Amino acid sequence: MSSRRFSSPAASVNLADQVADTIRRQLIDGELRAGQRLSEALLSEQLQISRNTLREVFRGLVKEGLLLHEPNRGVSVVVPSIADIIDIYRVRRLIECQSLEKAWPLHPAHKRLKQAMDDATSARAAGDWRKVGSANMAFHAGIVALADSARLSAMFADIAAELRLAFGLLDDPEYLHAPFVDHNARLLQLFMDGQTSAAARELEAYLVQSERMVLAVYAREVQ
Amino acid sequence: MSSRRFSSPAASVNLADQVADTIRRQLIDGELRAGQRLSEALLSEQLQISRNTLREVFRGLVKEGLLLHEPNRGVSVVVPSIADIIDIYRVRRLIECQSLEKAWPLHPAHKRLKQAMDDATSARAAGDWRKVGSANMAFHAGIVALADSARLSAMFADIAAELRLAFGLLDDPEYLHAPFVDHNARLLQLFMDGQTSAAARELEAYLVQSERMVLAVYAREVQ
DNA sequence: TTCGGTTAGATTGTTCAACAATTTCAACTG
DNA sequence: CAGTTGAAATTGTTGAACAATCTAACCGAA
Repeated sequence: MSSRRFSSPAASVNLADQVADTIRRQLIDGELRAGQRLSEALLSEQLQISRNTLREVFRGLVKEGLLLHEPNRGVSVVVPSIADIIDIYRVRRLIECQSLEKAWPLHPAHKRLKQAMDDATSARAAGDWRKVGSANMAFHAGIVALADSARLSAMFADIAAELRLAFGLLDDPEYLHAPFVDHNARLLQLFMDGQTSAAARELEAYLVQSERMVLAVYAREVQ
Repeated sequence: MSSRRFSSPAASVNLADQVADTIRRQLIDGELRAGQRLSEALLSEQLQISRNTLREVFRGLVKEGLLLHEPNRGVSVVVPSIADIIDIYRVRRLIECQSLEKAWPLHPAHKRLKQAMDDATSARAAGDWRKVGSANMAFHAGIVALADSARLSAMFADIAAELRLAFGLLDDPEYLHAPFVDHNARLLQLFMDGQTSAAARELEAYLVQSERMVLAVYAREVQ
């Protein structure tokens, strides 16, 4: 989930990296809410680290787009705007559709797609919508991985985290995530059958629809 | 050149941001050479800032891909590998070609393209190859700007800086930059005539050729 | 009451000094 | 000459301090 280069999922050596992982998780889990101010003094005490180290962490998360830094006013959790949502989906369409269309159906990453698909299906059956959201993001990260580009994948990781932040603002995760599991299944089928162009068109339709849905809910729920 | 969101080119409020700009410039100008170790103690004294502030700066530049951090061993200037070059060009083809093809010829950013074109032409006439390189990058940043995506443009800024780092390792800037000025002129002409698809194909050819050239020189010069 | 200005308190920006953990490197030993 | 040891240097992290800036309460005047 981190965009650190060469990040191994677990075992961060640095305290700063560990804390960054913690805060990222808190952001995605909604423990830190969008717009919330993050006081250096308070948070450094809660996390049991020094202010200096915390400031290093902040700097990283700001670059990732998860926190907002206002000079002399500290950092707060970003509140993704409508413009941000539009921008994110614009990038997703550009990156994901190209990755999928130009990919080779037997690319190693196809396993990740299948795995994410299964995870999403069982999570939906269990009614665990947060997990459905995670699996869905993993699915799309898998699509990006088809392009075999470390930089593209790193960028997607950042964008995905930001989008999950936006989702956290919305009320109805079932409405938001459930319909897309079947969509992804169709897409995967087309891709594995070697119909990459058709799969890419399906993906584009998916993204347009998803964006429209998010924007609609967003405009209604977020002031 | 910075990927800070909403960065105004001049006037950084923070000391850390100012210093980051300084180091970025030093990297592009070759004052800091690829592979060079950056000692916290030494550099913080040279730049007249505290170690803590410098560490914040480092963290940002590492995320941008310009510096490499090895735990307990400090940071050094990245040495772009062949794999990095390939990855960067892969991303460039994907982003730039799409941006150009789907753009509207009267998009405001077309002025930036024209301006960069003129800068490159006059810099070439003056034999200032570093400036030709800058203008060329500005031209391509303009292409990305056609997509109207803050995130895409930020990513391109990072990639462009990294690429300039790689160029800095090479000896013959004229050979590297000169031929592409005319290439860009043709491309711009096609685009302004509304032939965006043809322009995109021209761009793709340009990028393939440029990549091949860089890789060839790279394989020869960099051990 | 409301508006604007003043001031005290809180928060961020930045520095410094210290020490623990780790790496580096040279001297020493076998 | 390879391997070990140990001192010096470097990074990782902390806590305290102070300047610069922002926040909010207070107060006086229209």
